[in-house]
Amino acid sequence: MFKKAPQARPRLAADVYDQLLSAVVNGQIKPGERLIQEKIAAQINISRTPVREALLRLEQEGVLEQTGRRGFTIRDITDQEIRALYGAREAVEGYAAYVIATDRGDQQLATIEQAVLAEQQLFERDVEKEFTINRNIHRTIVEQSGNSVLLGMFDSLWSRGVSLWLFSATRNDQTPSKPDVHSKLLQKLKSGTPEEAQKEMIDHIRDGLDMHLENKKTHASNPDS
Amino acid sequence: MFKKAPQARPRLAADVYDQLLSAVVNGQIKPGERLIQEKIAAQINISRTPVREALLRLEQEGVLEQTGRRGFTIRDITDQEIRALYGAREAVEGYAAYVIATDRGDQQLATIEQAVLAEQQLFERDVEKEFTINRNIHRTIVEQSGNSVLLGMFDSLWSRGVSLWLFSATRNDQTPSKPDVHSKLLQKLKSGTPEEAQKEMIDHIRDGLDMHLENKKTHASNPDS
DNA sequence: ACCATGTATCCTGTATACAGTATTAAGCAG
DNA sequence: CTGCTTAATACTGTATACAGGATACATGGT
Repeated sequence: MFKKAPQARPRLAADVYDQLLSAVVNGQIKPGERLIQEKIAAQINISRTPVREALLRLEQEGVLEQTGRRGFTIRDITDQEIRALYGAREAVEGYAAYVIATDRGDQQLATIEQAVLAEQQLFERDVEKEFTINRNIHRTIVEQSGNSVLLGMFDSLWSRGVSLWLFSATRNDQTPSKPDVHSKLLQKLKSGTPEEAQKEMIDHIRDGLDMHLENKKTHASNPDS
Repeated sequence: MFKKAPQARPRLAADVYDQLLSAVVNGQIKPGERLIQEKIAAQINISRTPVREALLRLEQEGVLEQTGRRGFTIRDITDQEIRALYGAREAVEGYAAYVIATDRGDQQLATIEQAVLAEQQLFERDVEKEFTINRNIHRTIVEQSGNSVLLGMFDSLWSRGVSLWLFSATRNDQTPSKPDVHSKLLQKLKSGTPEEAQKEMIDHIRDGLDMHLENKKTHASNPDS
């Protein structure tokens, strides 16, 4: 009669995880700051156990790191690691583009197109929205490649870089031809060779890296808004 | 005078993690079997806490899954997921090949060559050794691409498939031209275009998938040794 | 003022205790 | 014997308690 409850009963640890992650995204926890299990637990009035679980998970995902017995801190990411993250994105997203340009399913292409169109319908300047939409375009492409493992990697990569991507977006004062870029990418997916599609994606990501490093350098000595 | 202790004080949870993982690899825990925190804890005479930590980590890595309140079990992997895993390998390792064939550092190529040579010096038939050597060849290639994030993904993928790869190797009664295959791959890394190197890697992995599925089908109704 | 040594505290890792729900087993009606 | 209702058990998730080692602070000697 009624479907049986789809399990997934609420897990306190999951809440903590979300809260912490979004705190990192919003910059409420700047890098270097110490995260103490007891204090976090006290702040949200729960025990240390679920807090600990969330912290460990974030550590394993590369967002936090543990420094001896001084607690967890946000990993401050070196330039080398930034490059590595972008490189990994090239691998994952480039391959996804390759696969899509090989299969060419109508449904898949339509779904991607929709994500791309959303970007063009955004006129106001809202950094966070831009970020979300951009991320969604890339994620949709990976998703539509039909490989769930790849999608998991994508999510892992992006959550690992949360503080980074947003930072980059924030600083990127003018994004002139961005919609065009994604349209071009879509075009390659639709009618280019798989190799072309992959290359287009890789180049696009590499541009992002350049812009990222550029912004970082510019604002390096002027970290406040 | 004395070197300072390299921190990393022993973590009980890490032990449990290793034990469980290798138990999966050795097939001591076949898929479907239930893993109960209390029982495991009792068996190695520790409390549930570190056991739980290890289990959660293995779950996040995709080795285990949680089924309601009936404990953890080894994920039985569907054919679709096998394909997804191999696809992800194509993305990661193919990209690594591309990068290496672009940079062409002497040191890197030499390191890879060494790994390949190790395979040709193995004459006896030792399934586990073959597996280790093969894995090492692929891992070295990713490692030498110089991208630590990519390497992390590689490790994650392979540990996720541990039970699979070994299964496949076990069943693969004759591996005739395998050394040749890797030599050819090395050749492309040394002197092919990046695209060629990538393609060679992808084809190689795809062959592995075909073989895997073939073996699986053959032995499907005869699961015991 | 500076360095060394001892002491207090902080913080984690592990163990144990408690609460609650899914799953299984038991009992009973048809 | 089959199907339903109710009780028992089996697990997990969360909370609390304990132990030990690192870090930070204070005290005293030079």
